[in-house]
Amino acid sequence: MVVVQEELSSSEWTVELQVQEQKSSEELDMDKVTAAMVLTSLSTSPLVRSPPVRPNESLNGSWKEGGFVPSSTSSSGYWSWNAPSDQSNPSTPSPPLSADSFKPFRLPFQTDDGIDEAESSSLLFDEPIPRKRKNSMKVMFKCLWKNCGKVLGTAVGIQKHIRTIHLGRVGESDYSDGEEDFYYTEIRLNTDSVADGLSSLSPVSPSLASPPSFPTQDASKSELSCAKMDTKGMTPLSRSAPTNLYLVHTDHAYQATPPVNIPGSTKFTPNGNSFSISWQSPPVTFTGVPVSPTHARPTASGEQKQQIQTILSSPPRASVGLRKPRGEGKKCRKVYGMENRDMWCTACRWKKACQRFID
DNA sequence: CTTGCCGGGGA
DNA sequence: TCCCCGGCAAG
Repeated sequence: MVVVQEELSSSEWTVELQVQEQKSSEELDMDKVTAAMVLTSLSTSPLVRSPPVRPNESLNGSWKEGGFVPSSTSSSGYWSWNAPSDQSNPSTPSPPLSADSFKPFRLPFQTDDGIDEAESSSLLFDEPIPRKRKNSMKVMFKCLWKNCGKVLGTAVGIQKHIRTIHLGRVGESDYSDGEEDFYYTEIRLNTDSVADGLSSLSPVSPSLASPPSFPTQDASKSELSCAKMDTKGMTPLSRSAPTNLYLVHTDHAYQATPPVNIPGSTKFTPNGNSFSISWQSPPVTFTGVPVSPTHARPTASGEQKQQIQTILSSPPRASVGLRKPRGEGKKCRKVYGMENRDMWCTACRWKKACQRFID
C-alpha cells in the first residue's frame, strides 16, 4: 500500500490537475446537454446513491466523481491496490440478473476505456450509475491551508495560490509536484432553492462522493464510517445556511480522510450562516514520506499521521468474541436467488461468509 | 418473516 | 478437505 503512492510520478499529478479543470467546464456542458436526461433519470431511478465499490469488481481502481472523469486517467494505478479478494471470481461470470435489475441508462460519454469486458459487464449489473446533482452548481476551489480558506474560481488559481503563498515556490510557478493538490478542495456552490438543496442532502448525498473503499476491507469499513458521519454532519449545518448550500467535495479519496479520527477537526458553527471546515491536516500523505521537509506546513502532527497510517494499514479488527456484523450488501443468495444456487459462490453455498460480494 | 453466516459435523 | 446444515442474530 505504501508502495503505491511512491509510484505516483509528478507527471501523473499533472494529468490529474488538468483533468480537474477540464472537468469543471465539462460539467457545465453537461448541464445543458443532459439536464433533461438527468432530471428524468433522477425522477425515475429508484435510488441515487454512491456505488458500492467492490474490490473484486472494481471499476479499474478509481471511481471518481461518479464516473465523470475519464477512467483512462486512473488507469495509471491511482488506486491500484491489490484487490485483496479473490480474482477467481471470473470463474463464474456475472450471469444476467433478473431483468429489472438491469439499468440500461448510462451516461453517453461514460466509456469503458480502460475497463475490460468483464468489468464493464459487471458494471451493467451494478447499482444505478451515481448521478450528481449539478443544477446551478458553481465550482469553487477552497484553500485548506490552516487559517487561510481562500476561495478561488479555478483549480489553477488555487494551486498557484498554494504554491506561492503557502509553499513558497515563487520562482518555480511551473513546477508542480501535485503537492498543492492536497491542500485545496473543490466546493460546489449550489444556487438552487433551499428546499431543492435539502432534498439533495439525503443521508448520503450523491454529491458527496463517498470515498472509495480501501482494500483493507474492515479497516475502511469501520474507520471510514467516521468520515461518513462527519460528512453527514454537514446536513444540519447546511440547513443553517439557507442561501448558499456548500457541498464540499474532495478530489482525492484520501483527502476526504482527514476527518477520520481527528477529533474536532471538522468544526461547524451552527450560529449564523457560516461554518468552517478546518481539519488541521490537509496534507495527509499516504506515504508518510515528507515531500518537502524543508517547508513548515500545516501538516498533521506526526501522531495523527501515524494514527491515520495505522488505520489504513491495520488488519481487520478481529472483533474477538463478537459476531461479525452482517454485511449489508446483497449476497449471492439475494442476487441469484435460491433457484440459482449453483451460481452462488462456494462460500455462500456452504453458508459461509460470502466471498463474491464482500462488503 | 428473510438473510447472512458461525459453528459444528458428516463423508 | 469438501460439503452441508442447524441455529443464531440482524433486519
